[in-house]
Amino acid sequence: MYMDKNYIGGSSYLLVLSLINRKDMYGYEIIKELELLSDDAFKFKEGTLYPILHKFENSGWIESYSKFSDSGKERKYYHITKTGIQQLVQEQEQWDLFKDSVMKVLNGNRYVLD
Amino acid sequence: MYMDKNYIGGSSYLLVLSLINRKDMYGYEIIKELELLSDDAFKFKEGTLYPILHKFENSGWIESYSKFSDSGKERKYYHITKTGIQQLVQEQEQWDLFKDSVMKVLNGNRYVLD
DNA sequence: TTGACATACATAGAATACCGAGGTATATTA
DNA sequence: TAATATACCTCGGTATTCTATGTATGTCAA
Repeated sequence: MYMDKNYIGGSSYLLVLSLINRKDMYGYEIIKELELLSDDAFKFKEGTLYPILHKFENSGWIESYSKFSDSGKERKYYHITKTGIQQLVQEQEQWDLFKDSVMKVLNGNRYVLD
Repeated sequence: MYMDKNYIGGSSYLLVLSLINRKDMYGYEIIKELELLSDDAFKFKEGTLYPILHKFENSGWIESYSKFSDSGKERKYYHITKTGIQQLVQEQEQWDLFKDSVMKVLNGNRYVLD
């Protein structure tokens, strides 16, 4: 099913930060991991993810370092900072509030088609 | 708590359509009802809601008619159409997919602050 | 060896959506 | 009489995502 891009907004920071929180990751890996974990519901475009990572780094939420893979390709790994974890906690609270609030509004709905 | 506006996107159509589906409503009433049902988490701005209603009407999802309140103020009521209900069902499916996908990605996370 | 595809990074510009701010008007309440 | 609530509307700024494009290397099959 097609996932409306407008749903991504707001949760994109939470999703990316939560992955980097588990272990140091590089951009391309994050895109693939999001596809894997979400059963292909989230397919972040490079034009979406890389600006997010740059913003995170500028905000001091993550730090980057270079590392070469076995095949010799250079990768830019990101590590979450203490500030980043604080931000992640806030993003998680925001998500919980949002999700619960949508549920409250929708609660009790019945859709009748003919 | 402050609700990040980026979370609204995507769900705004679902929330508004689901309210109009329950009963005919006018714009100002929808804003107040969203505040009430969500415990003030959703406080739609007029600059957000009215363009949405106009878009819905242009798309044929809702129809409007004028009615005066007891106090004499004119209100523009909206009624959902058959097409609108079909759209609502799709929005609901999108929401379920999105919510479940976020849960899948976040599942198992632990945030450790010091 | 050559072409296709995956890996891996990056950015510019277009489209979209929400909000702030402003406008108009009437009713209610202090 | 002034402030607030009700009730509608739109313009422009900001933020975000995608499309498209660019660069470069590694892998694998024809």
